[in-house]
Amino acid sequence: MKISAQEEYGLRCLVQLAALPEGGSLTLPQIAELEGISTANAGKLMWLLNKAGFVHSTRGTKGGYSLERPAEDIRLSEIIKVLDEDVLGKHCGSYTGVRDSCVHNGDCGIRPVIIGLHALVENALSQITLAQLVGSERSVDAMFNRVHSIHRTVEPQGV
Amino acid sequence: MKISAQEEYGLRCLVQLAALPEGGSLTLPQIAELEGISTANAGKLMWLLNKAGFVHSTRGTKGGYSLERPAEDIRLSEIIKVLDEDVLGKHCGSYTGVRDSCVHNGDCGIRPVIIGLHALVENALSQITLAQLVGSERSVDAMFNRVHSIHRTVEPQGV
DNA sequence: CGCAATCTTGACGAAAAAATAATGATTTGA
DNA sequence: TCAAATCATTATTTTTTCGTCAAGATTGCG
Repeated sequence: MKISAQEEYGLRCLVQLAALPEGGSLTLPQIAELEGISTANAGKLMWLLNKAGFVHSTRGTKGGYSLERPAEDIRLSEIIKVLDEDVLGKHCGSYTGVRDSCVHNGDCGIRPVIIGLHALVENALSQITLAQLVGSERSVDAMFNRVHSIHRTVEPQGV
Repeated sequence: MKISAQEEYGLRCLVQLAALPEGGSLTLPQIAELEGISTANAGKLMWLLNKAGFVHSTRGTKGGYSLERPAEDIRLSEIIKVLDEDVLGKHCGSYTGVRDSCVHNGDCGIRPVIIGLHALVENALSQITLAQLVGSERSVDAMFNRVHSIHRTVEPQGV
């Protein structure tokens, strides 16, 4: 249960754009440099984000990428959904909601756990905007503390 | 951000044992059959769970696996931690908490999000026991509804 | 126009994860 | 004691994911 490389870096690239002054843009080599990844890799990520309508790209000299929508309106849940290889539901109906796709016919004890977990994560991510990730981290911390309110006893380690 | 195959199936195997009458046991072929996976695969999973102390195994004819600890005492967070290929923190200090391992020196906008997300998931999983996964799903649903209490607007889809 | 900077896109190769195979060790019971 | 059943452990293969490459398309500028 962890964020994938594609999810993480795609998100990071968007954050770089969001951190720019109003209307600013970055080229692929610039983004790659800022994130410590290859230009080719950045290109693929930005292509996905472009297709999904998060960024606007202009070709040619003086080209680059800029945010298509205001950072305040972009929720992390949307971003993750686009970057995730959403080939979910291959080995069990737990993911897709389609029954009859595994030996349990989608009816087993852990099904509600998996679905609940996904909903939990999506819910948390839907409450964070790209704008909140720029500069100050305080609002994000505050958000997680609220969601955690029931018990906050566990250390943030690998899950 | 999804549960891995190893996590899911390992959890499923444990649920099968927990569903047994007091003191019951299952062999590898039986577990494999129940979960629709190969015996070899089940063997690997059970080996991990055995090493971690969740199950007890006996070899030879009449051998098999049984729960080592009461299902009421086993929290999902423990299980996931064992089944996760916890080779986290390979591409960014976000996971390990070790700084200086990426271009951001572990100090970037998305770091609190990743850490917060892991904590959120771990917190949720720590509130569910293996026993709750057997038979009735109601307690699990109730738990997630509580955690969701802030907003429950999102459909449980792929995240 | 023609070159250089830039994004686009599909194909390819490397790395990680998962599944399988293979071999070995232990126990039971005839 | 020997054979069958069963778990233990490591190695190999397969699949999936990730990253790179290369050829193409578009734009700006001299």
